[in-house]
Amino acid sequence: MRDKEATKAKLLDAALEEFSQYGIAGARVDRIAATAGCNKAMIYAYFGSKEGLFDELLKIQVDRMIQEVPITPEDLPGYAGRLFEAYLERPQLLRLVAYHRLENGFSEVPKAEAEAYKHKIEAVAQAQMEGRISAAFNATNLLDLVVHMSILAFSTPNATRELVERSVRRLIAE
Amino acid sequence: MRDKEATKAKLLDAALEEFSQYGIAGARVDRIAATAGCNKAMIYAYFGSKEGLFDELLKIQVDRMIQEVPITPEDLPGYAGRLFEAYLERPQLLRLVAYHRLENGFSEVPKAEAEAYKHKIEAVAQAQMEGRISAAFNATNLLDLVVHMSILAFSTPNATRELVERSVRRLIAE
DNA sequence: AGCTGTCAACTAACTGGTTAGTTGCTACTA
DNA sequence: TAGTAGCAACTAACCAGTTAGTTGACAGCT
Repeated sequence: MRDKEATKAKLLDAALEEFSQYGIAGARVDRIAATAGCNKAMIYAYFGSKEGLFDELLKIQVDRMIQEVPITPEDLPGYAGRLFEAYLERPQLLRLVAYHRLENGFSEVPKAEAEAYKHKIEAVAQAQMEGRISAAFNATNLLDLVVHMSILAFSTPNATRELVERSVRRLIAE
Repeated sequence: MRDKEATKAKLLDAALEEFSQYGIAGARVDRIAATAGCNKAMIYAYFGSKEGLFDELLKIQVDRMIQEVPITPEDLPGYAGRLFEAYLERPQLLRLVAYHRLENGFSEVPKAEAEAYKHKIEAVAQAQMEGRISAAFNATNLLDLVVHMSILAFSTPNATRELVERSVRRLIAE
């Protein structure tokens, strides 16, 4: 079967496993190709470099997460809980993002992510102005806190969705 | 100057920079030796391996942090704030721990850290039993939450000590 | 005090294996 | 048969770890 898109997809699947397990520096191009069942040269044909593969992978995964877990400004505990659950189901994404943050810092956040985050802050601010949710924190801080709670599993193996939701409920209590 | 301890100290200093910047897989032994201004073979003489060097470095750094920021069960917001501040002053430690978690999972927590954490949970539980602090969460969850809040800077560049303390105050509000 | 044997600290050069990235060729498909 | 997908084989650079040999301080002896 000679199918460009299918090959790219297999490489991206393999890359998700590899990068999330070993990080960018620790990932091995040969292993990715072997897992994908195709040749290493394909990575360079389709993604340019190891870093290019990582970047495209991260973008795809982040975009999917943004789509699958839309924000609900009037139900921030639920949003945090759903995010938390999504990270549990797809533990690779959180690891991917963590490695990316560690190696590139905050400055090089993927554009799509930064854009989506801005819109979320605005949605939260809107809900606050209309008095639908707590204004105890400004919109940026509030969203930062909610997102931070959703990655509680990064800190502790004892994290549960219920704990995350209860925490956010307390954070935004009047 | 032929001084074993001084050489070990220089290597550990260099290793802190290298490992916190590049991670374990990304760190380069030659670079550590060059930064320390001594020979690479000394790393193998004194620490056995690249991983051995990392492990000893992490242990030292964690022990220091445990000593420098003792828990105050009756003032958990303050404890979170002090931890946060300490991480800001020593950003390398948080990165070291993050890399270690990513590469080794929760299972291989350094023994000293696990032991110290147990004692902290007990101290929190004690304070709760004596009615000195909120019992809204069980002691383990509560300490997990407090520690998680102290690493808010890992999530967002907007984090401040005031924000961390205010958040913890809300989490433990009656 | 001067001489010397000993050993820990240190070094330069090397090794064997690994790794990201390349290239020239084959085979499939339209 | 023209163009594209795919691959085996290759390369140059890199990297963790080793080793054979050097240096310097100090203890013990005279």
